[in-house]
Amino acid sequence: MFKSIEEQLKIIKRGVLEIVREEELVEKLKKSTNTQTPLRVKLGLDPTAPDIHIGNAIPIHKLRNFQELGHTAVLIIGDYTAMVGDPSGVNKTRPQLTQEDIDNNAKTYLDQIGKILDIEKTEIRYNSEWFKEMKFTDVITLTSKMTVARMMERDDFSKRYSSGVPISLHEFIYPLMQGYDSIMVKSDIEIGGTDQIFSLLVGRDLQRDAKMEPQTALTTPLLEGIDGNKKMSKSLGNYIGIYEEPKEVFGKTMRISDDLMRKYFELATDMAMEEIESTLDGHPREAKIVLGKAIVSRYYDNEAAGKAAEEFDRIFKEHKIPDDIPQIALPSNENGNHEIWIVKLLVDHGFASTNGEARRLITQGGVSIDNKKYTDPAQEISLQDDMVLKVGKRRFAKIVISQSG
RNA sequence: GGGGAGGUACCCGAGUGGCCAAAGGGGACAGACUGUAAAUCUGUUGGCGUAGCCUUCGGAGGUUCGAAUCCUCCUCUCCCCA
Repeated sequence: MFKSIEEQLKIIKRGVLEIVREEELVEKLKKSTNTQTPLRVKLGLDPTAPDIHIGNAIPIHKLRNFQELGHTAVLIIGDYTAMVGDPSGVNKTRPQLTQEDIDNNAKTYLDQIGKILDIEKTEIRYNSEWFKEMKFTDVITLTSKMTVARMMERDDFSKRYSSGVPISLHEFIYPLMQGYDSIMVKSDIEIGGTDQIFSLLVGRDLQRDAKMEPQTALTTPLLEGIDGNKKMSKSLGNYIGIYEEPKEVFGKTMRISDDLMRKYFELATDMAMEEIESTLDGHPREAKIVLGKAIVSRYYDNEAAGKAAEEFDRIFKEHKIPDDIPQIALPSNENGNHEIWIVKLLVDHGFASTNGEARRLITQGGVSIDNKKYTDPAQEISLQDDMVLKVGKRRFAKIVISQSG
């Protein structure tokens, strides 16, 4: 039923930063094989944003590895922890979400997670299940397990404290909640990003305190965003979402710095390490194309990946327009054209949010129609059917003049 | 509870009566160069059909010809003492 311990370890350890403690993990795997009992592997996700990107997908893929090895994937949707907001790695208090936001996010999460995990075989738990039953006295008992000094050892808190950035009391509760989840689901292993290590270790302490065998903590690295220096995150806008269109995923991948490729290959694709190395030996541009395709096919398929790559070439190498661009429908005048102030055209169709921004784009030479640049923001233009508007380097739209109007 | 320091644009942060739509940096956007690389360089970055006008400096009032700047109250944060 189970693969050998060595084979399992090889798969488990790919792209993993830290295992606390590895000897325990080996023991657990042995015991699991001997008793033919799958291990319970926990991953907690807080539905704080509606999207999953290839950075926060890394631990989900790790969970998938375990699932494929025959272990039990226990996915915790942290609908209660999301209300607290994980203080890990942030330098200010996270905004508290409303129940409605959380519910909506949880819904989209599950859709997206279906791209990675076998949902049928996944044990999905919401932590409101146990937290909403808690009495205040239970909360007191839980919080008594942690000291302020230990909390303040954490880099994120001590930094905030020493630079005078407020820390709210409820943020201290977060790791305890996460640890409590581990007790409730009786996890043998917990996966998390490296910024989660503190909470994962708290889980061990709490389990030990509850006379359980402490979970093995397994951390995955954080992936830098496409800007190349900050952690990939939704709020920084430097992410590649797994739900995004293949061409977007591919295009964004092409924009990452060459230095980041190795890390992206290792963490965001399923390619074998040897294959990755030989690919990286080639021309960086070719390697990046392989990377882009690999990421797309992970969430879609090879066909979509190939198409995305072709389209990319068509736009940026051959300088043609993409084959599938949004349309702008406009009514025609008696000559079959549409007269419009160029600034209004941009603002009305979402290429600029204000007239000022539209003027700026125009003045700076970022706007062209049928390859003709327009640099005068006062310009009145006469649009004809089938014209192509280009804003910046990669935003296009086709003008469609409807005869009816 | 007492004392002190603060809240400035997307973020950080300068500005202590007019020269302030507010320095500088970051980010973002656009252009040049490229491999749509990255790095670099240049420009823009409150709104308005824009040589002008309108609305901004935690909130509400007030002083003044004139307020981000002075006063009052409210609110939030940090530090020290208890």
